[in-house]
Amino acid sequence: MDETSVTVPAGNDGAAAPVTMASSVYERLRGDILRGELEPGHKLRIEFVSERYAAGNSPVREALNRLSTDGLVQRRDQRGFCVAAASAEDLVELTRTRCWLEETGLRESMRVYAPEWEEGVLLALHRLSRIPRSTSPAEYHENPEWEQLHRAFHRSLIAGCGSRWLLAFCDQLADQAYRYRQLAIQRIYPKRKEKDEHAAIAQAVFKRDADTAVALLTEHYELTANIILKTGDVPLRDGSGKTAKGGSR
Amino acid sequence: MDETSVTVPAGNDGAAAPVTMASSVYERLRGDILRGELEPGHKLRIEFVSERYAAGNSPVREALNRLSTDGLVQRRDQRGFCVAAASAEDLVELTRTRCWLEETGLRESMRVYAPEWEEGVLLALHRLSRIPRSTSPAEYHENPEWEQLHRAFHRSLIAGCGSRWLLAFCDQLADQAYRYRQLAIQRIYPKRKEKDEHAAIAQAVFKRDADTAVALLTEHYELTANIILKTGDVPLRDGSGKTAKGGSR
DNA sequence: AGTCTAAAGAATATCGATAAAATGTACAAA
DNA sequence: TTTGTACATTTTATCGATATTCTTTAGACT
Repeated sequence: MDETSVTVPAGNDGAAAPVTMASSVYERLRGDILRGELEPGHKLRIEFVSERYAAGNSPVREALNRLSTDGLVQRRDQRGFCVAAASAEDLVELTRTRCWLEETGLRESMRVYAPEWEEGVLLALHRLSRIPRSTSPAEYHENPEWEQLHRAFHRSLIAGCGSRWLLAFCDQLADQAYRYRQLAIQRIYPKRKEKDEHAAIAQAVFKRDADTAVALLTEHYELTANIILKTGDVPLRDGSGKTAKGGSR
Repeated sequence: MDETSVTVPAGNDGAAAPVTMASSVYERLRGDILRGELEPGHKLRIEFVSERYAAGNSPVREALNRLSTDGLVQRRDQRGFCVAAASAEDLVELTRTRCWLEETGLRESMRVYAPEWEEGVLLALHRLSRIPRSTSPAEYHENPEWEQLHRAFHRSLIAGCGSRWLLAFCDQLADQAYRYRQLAIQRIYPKRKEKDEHAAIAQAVFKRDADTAVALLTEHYELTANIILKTGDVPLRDGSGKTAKGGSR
């Protein structure tokens, strides 16, 4: 159920593709957008996507339609598709919403309190703490394993809420947040002590102190958003960087 | 993101813009599923949908792909599509989640308090109160206008929260809840005094009493869910477990 | 300058071909 | 006789090529 960012750029072993063409394009395109390789606002012509992923007309169209209801791609009737726009405004709304929803999920998880849930948090924290965030210590190189475990940790916090709906919404918001992080990743790396922050959240959970846990979690997210916002140089607008001549504005 | 999605699926055909074939099929199919005309679990073969809506292969396929990420249709690679399953369990989760999210939206709307927001609530309540729920007084015949105004009223309560994300999520949940209501609509009609309930919620809002407003709203939703659950005759078909919600990711 | 018309470029729809899965049947073994 | 399995047939989903429709852009005319 959770193949977050697993998509390897290329050279995928063709044999292990039990999926359909449409799903393959969907996943790769989704990964490229989330990873920031396709900039916000970038026009997605059918032909362009077709040759980029070596697929035909129909599968590409299906993938784009799925992504459009995911909120990762914008669709306008008769005018095709483009990568969803990004803006500082939207990041603020996103972060706020995410804090609300995860607060709800965390509080509810702590209220019902299933031992397996708590164990899940403990495990996730343990796994996360053993993995370096960057593959090279000096400068930042994304570590896919860390990303996955990080996602898993945050998900574990709210996993006991008992609502697949809420979990799905939080997943969606986490995807979006990941995208924003990728758009400004360079500046973020040195500034954080993520490990401590995660440990502190988990500690509050283990102490059954919901208010503190929620406060730390909220702080955690808002700090990230603020750092992204402060860099300022994030292409937080449909920059329409390449190819398209007229420039969309 | 916030252009449509507020519209309750109704039979009206004149108002909607003459969109593309794919969008047309999307909307009509969505309406038929929400209205319960297509039962949960019903197989949706391409050909079947094609002739039902007099459309070709591709547009139908696009519409189904969009609906699958909306959670209204389940998709399985190489095995086509079917109407999303429904279950008592899911209704409970759905209702709970909806209460959480709308509580958040309402509390936040009341906290920031924009006068235009409050006026929106007043207006929506006024409009709703002038429309009969059923087109015939004796037995229940859905009144599309009422449905739309009812939706608008509930949306107005949370419209001031400042998060398009939250609004979109609530819209999605409202769609799902609508579907469950339709699946058991006959039994519900005589049992409610909806007008009073809505008025009470609005009254609490106007008095700036957030706790009461949230309590009434939650009660309102839970009462509906309980009535549906008690009828027991809902075709709550559970096709191999999961709902379609998270499936595509 | 502003508006209308025509040509070019995209997006959308239709159709047919191909490949996969489901179904049904026959046959063999218990 | 019943049950299980392998194979053939039918059904169905998926894909790509092509035609059609719409938007946009450029140019001419009022």
